[in-house]
Amino acid sequence: MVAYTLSDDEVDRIFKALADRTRRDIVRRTLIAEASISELAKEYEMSFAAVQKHVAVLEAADLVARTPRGRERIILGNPDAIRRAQQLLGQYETIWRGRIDRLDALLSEDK
Amino acid sequence: MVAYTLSDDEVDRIFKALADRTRRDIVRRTLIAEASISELAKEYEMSFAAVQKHVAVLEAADLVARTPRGRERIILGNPDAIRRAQQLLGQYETIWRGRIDRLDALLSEDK
DNA sequence: AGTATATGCAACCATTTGGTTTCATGTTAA
DNA sequence: TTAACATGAAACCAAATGGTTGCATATACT
Repeated sequence: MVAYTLSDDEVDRIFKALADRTRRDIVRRTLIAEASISELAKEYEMSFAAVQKHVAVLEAADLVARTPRGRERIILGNPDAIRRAQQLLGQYETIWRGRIDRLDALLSEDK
Repeated sequence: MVAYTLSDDEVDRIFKALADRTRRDIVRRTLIAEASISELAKEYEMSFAAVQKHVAVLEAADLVARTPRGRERIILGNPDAIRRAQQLLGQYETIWRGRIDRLDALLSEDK
């Protein structure tokens, strides 16, 4: 179990990238199967350029990878970045459990 | 294991709220122990009003709860919302595993 | 060679975000 | 009953966000 340490900037980028439904859907789709940007663009009611920008945001957060294939750019979802975000949220659970433990101790002292 | 269904709007709010380091720190602090808004404000190099706004964003995402106590408002982190976000990211893992399974099937057919 | 397709990129625009200051109101304490 | 403290809320501002259109370039097809 490797402890990934993400910088504040990286965490900002990951959550900011996930805070948009179109981008979450692109992640979902490209975790299922690779797709070119124009294939993705067909799925949404917005311009190609808009989808292109969303992909750029996801790539900056390392949530997807972009690989050239001929004239296309193949987008593939990256499960590792998502796992790291999940682990991060898991740390909050640990922090919270600390509070509960301290409350329990408080309640049981001089019983 | 209850399957929480969050609307796109709710998910947007949760991830947007988590996409700021000050807000993540407020969540962390208030998961450890409750704090008033002015107690929180002392911790950051920004105005009281700015911290107040951050708390409002977190409350809208249900990541913290705000309870009046005298003239103060006591802020307490809500581990449930974070757990739901974590579960949501877990679904992407499941989706991704589907891709891997299909790739395995592809590789093993007409072997 | 010429045309169609896929992408990149810049300029532009409206809205949102993250901060500020100021003022009003409610609560506590002397 | 004042004074101090905690909060709420409005107006304002600069920068970021999420979209657009237009144009340039690279690749593929006939």
